Amino acid sequence: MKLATWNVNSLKVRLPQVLDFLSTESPDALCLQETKLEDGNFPHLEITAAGYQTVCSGQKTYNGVAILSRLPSADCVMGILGHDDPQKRVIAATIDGVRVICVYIPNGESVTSDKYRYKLDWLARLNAWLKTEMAQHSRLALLGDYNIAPEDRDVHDPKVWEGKVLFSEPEKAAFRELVALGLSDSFRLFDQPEKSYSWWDYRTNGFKRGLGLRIDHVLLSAELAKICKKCSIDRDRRVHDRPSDHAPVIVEIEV
DNA sequence: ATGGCGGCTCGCAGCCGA
Repeated sequence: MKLATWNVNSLKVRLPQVLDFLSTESPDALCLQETKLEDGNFPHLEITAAGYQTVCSGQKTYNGVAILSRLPSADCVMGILGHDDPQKRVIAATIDGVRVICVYIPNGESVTSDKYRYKLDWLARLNAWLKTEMAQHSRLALLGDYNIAPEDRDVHDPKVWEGKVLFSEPEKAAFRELVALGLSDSFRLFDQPEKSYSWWDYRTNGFKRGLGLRIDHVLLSAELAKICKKCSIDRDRRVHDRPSDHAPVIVEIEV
C-alpha cells in the first residue's frame, strides 16, 4: 500500500499536477491540504476519471482537506470530534483496513500571535482525539502538513529558526506528544539524504537556495511502522512550473 | 533576507501562508 500527502496550495491551480502525480505514482490514497475549494466546486469529474474516489471537507480561500483513494473509504469523519472549528483542517477515513487521517495543522503566524495560541490549543485537541482513534484502529496513519519542523536536521539553519514559529519549543513538544501516543515518524525509519525538506518559501527563492524545512509528515502506528518499507519526499515536484511551495511525502507499507 | 512570491477575493489592493 502506498500512501501520500501533499499540501497543494490551491487544488484549482494544482489539479493538473495532482492528476500527473496520481498517474505516475499510483498511490492507494492521497491526502491533500489547502485545497481552498468549497465541496461543491471539488473537481470530482477529473478525479473520478483518474480512477479515484474522494472524501473532502473544504472552504473557499483558506484551508480545505481531502482524501483521494482507489478503493472506497468508510467511516469518514470531518474535523476533530468535539471541536467546533469553522476551519476545515481534518478529514479521516478507513481505506482497505487502514485508518487514514489527513491534517492541515495551523500555521501559527508567529509565536506572539493569537494564531499561535490557536495552533497549540488545536494540537492539544488533536492529541486527545487521536487517543480514541488509536484505541479503535491499530493500523493508523496521520498524514499532512504539520507546520512543525521536529528536529534541528529538519531545518536549513536551526540557529536562524530557533524560537520561531514552526520550530519553537512548544510546537516541537506537541509533535513529540503525538509521537508519544505510539506513532513513528516514518521518514526517520530509514536513512535519508541530508538537507531533506518538504517546504521552501516562495519569497526567498528558498528552493533554489536550498533553504527549506521538513514540516510535512507521515506518522504511523506501531503496527504500520513495523511493515513500512519506504518513506520519501518527492522534491522533484517542487521544480515544476507553478509548483506548490510543498513537496509530496510518500510512504510504502507492506499491507 | 519575513520579503522580494503566489494564492485568494462580492478582486485591480489587501489578506494570508510558513
